[in-house]
Amino acid sequence: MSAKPLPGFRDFYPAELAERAHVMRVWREVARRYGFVEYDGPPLEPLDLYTRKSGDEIVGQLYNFVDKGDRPVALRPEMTPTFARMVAARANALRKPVRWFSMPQLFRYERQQKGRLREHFQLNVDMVGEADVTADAELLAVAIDMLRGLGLTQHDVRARVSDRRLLAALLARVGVTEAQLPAAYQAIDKVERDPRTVLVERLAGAGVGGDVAERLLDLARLWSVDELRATHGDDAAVSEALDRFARYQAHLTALGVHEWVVLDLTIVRGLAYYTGIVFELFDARGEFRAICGGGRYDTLLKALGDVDLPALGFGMGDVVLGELLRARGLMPSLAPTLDYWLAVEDAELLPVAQSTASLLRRLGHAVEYPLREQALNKQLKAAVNAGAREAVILRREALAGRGEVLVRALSDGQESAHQLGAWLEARIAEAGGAHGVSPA
RNA sequence: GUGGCUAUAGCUCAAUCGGUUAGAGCACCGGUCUGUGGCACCGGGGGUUGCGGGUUCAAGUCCCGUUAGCCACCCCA
Repeated sequence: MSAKPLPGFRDFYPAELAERAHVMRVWREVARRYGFVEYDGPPLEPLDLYTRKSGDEIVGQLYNFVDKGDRPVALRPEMTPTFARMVAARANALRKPVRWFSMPQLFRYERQQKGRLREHFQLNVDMVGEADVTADAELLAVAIDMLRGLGLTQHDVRARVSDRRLLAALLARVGVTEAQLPAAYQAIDKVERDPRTVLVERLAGAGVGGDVAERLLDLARLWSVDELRATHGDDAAVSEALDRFARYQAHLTALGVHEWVVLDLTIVRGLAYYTGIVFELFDARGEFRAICGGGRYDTLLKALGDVDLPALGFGMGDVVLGELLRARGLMPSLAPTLDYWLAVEDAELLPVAQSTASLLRRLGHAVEYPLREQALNKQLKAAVNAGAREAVILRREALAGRGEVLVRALSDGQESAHQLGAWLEARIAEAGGAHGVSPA
């Protein structure tokens, strides 16, 4: 009872680690298919890497301390600054577009609740060096394919997509000034959560007039390029943004992921550095927090260093995704791990079992045998509990007389007798004979 | 950082109005079983009732504090 992990931190027992490994395996595999390569950075960074652009208020959300060399440091709360530093340092040498991914463990000192801990593993997928919406489409496609790879469908997950440039043009059209943009973004972002009267009031506080506020909030009701073109398409800036968005949608269609995607102007993303297309992935029933979020941040690399390259990326955490997969019955349980269980009739046969196990293990099989004297039925029970595929039963009489062992398939109880030597030769042949081993 | 709810075995839960040695199922270990697995039966280990105070003849139960968890806010991932 007393020995528990810190609040918001998790122990990964084998069953839970198997789940994490499953998710990470799919992340890696799908990233590979899209040509992304894996990188990593330090889990501990200088504090100012995070305060430089975000200001000091972020410190309240960080796991930070002063190390023994008097350096202010923090456990990384996000990967983007590290990524930006690494790319900037070798910007000229990297082949463009850069396609990198990472799955860092990130830390935030925050009150934990459902879907939010103080630590999580977050897949980060980023591209640098391509400004066209082809890259935006590629990025969303890889995110969707990862969910597909985990067994989810377009009925389970909705990708809600917007474009900051489109939204900015629409807001300008309805009368929002440059200075009022942040307040307008925030109001749009909150349309689903807060009552309209509250939003109008808040906008008024930011100097946005009542009629402008009403027209601004009405924008969130428009759900398609066609609707937007019909109502606001006569504005040149809006029209240009709509053309770009339509091309983006065409790319998504060609990539086979359009059925997952809807235009949704209320997707703004909290982070100020997004400059173009932004998206969030939600479960379709709305039971969970966002599974994934990202977008284009063309000016961030320049702001953090002096490399001026367009960039875009997303993050996908293991916590909410895991909750969704479990709720939909898509999280595989701990798979049986053993290929063979070598059962012995009595302890004198143990050396035979051990040398047999040694050979099978060199061939790459997972093998166990009883570590103490146990009745045969206990051993078979143990074999089943260990998740073994087959039991190899060594009995004194059969082994001494005919050199035979019994191989029993534990799934259906099918049993057959084999010469031990011949059976092992068959295992070696099966393994391709490439391991350079011969029967002991 | 703010508010609401909750806390009994590894897990899910029970324990009458406050009543005397806190129970059950699952899981784990052993036995029946010189013997070929998931069954059955029997047995075993495992609890300072989150922690600390208080009220009472008596507290798992009522009160206060504290810690943790859940939910929401804030904020974001």
